[in-house]
Amino acid sequence: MSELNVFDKNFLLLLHLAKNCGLDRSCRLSTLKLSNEFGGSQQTISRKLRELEEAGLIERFPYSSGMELVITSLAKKYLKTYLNQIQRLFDEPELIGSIVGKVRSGLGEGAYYVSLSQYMKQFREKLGFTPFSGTLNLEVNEVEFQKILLNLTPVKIDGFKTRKRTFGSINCYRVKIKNYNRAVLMIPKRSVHKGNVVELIAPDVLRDELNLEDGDELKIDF
Amino acid sequence: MSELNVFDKNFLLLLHLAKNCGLDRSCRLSTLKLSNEFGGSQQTISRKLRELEEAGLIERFPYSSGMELVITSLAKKYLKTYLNQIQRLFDEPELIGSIVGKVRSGLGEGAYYVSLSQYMKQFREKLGFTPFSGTLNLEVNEVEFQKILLNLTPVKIDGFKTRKRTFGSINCYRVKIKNYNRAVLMIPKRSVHKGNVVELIAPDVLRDELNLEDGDELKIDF
DNA sequence: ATTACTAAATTCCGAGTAA
DNA sequence: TTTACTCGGAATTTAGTAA
Repeated sequence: MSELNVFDKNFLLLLHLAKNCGLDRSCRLSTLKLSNEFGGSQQTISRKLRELEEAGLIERFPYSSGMELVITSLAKKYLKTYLNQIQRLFDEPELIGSIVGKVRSGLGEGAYYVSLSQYMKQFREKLGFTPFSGTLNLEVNEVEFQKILLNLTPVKIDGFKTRKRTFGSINCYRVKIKNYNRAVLMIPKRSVHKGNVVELIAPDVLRDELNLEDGDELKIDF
Repeated sequence: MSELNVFDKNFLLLLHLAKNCGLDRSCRLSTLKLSNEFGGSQQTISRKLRELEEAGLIERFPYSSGMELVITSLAKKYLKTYLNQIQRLFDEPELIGSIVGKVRSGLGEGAYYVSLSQYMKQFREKLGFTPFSGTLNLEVNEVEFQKILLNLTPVKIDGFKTRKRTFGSINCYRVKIKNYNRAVLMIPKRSVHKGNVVELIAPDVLRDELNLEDGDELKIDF
């Protein structure tokens, strides 16, 4: 982390100072007081304050028993960018859309296809996990569902041929269900289902993980 | 800073990860990719990720060319507390009140009192600066002004006696004017002014620093 | 390709102390 | 009392590799 600037390196200390002084006022403190409050030795605080001052992030004015300290507008600007960065994380749920479906029991075809090694290998490679060889079937509103898919880029699992038959490609979409975020929705090019039934795979058994029974309503976030 | 926890120590890395992955999704990356993006060596990133994982701040799932990474709800909670801390800094201007006054030229009495060594010594000790031996006179609305003072704790400059006469104590209030935050408003116990005129001192010449002329309106933040 | 171990290089910290 | 310097030791980083 050699390229870290003084602000980044001392972010926590500066935050502590700002909490003490406010952003628009000066406050009086000493290196010893700070070392007790913030941690570290008096010497280390002394050095860090010198670094911060040299970088133009604080201003110090000696004072008979310590110093008067001011957070500069440069430091304020830095703090603001951090604020914005973290805020953005919480502001944007990065949710393209949600859809509610009903849990249905399948006939086990999904499980068969998923377990094929040619698919399995690609799941591991492209999704980052080995799926449980079974699927969760979900009945959804086809129109709403298609609308959401238009805004998403699928992870594509290639099809393959054997001597006996051809297996189509599968479009996969990462989804989040409650707090579980490793589920993947599969849309096979040639589906055995009508358009209103979708299948989910995951590294875990979703029925157990999410405590589901047939008929349960389930919200999926894309 | 030995008492820093894993989160604090790796706050910036975790923020970087969160920006990449989002708070509710997983993302795929490798230690090499991260070391290029974030800085530091592949080895250092590897170690830090292990630390973060051990502390329950991230979860990792091996993947053929790297790993799949998830920000845990614990890390989310930490990020949220930081967000709140920084937000509070910007939310609360810590402004008790403001008042607008008009710049007036004084007769130089203020300058005389300020320059007295018995006062000057205390200014240095209690305010943290050596004031310019002159004051800026400001005409204010007395009622509004008194209302604000009620909510403030003054820095008290003690009075003293000489053989010839007695000098009263002075209440001082730190104020902010535009971006200048080292000005101090003085309220002498026995003032030569009527209650609608106040005097300001500062380590710098306020008239020059703030580019002021008689009659100018000036906003003071407490 | 990866991740991660070991060991050497480097950085950082803090006790002692001067000013 | 302060702040800040020196310097030895601790902690961190990274190069070289193994797996």
